[in-house]
Amino acid sequence: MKQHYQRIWQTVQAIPYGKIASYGQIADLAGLPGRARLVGKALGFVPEQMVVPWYRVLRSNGQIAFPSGSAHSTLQTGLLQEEGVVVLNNRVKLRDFQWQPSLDEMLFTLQY
DNA sequence: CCCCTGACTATTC
DNA sequence: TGAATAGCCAGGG
Repeated sequence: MKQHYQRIWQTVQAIPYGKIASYGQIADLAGLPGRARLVGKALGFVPEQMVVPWYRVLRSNGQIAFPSGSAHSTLQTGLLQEEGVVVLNNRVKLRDFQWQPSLDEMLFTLQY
């Protein structure tokens, strides 16, 4: 379990600047297929010192997981837009911004 | 063991 | 697009 969190944080760190990934996508890359919800949970427990771009993780349809207008959603939107990611109505166009990991990027996430 | 709660998803209409 | 619906799975009571 805690080992899983480590893998998840590490995988999220592999998302490139200006790109986004879905919870399920991160779960798959972290070797935890079917555990998208666990990814969300892990992101809620990121250690303070560790820098993890949690805001680059969205739902499978491109929506921000937090309710539109909430403080979290607003913060996430701001951080994404700083990186050039366009956010409209609490949602991002996956076709334009979803991360498509190359083979070596995927292999990298396999490191323990 | 049962029940409930999520930073979730795929499917269907 | 949006909304309802069924699964899903780790954690905690």
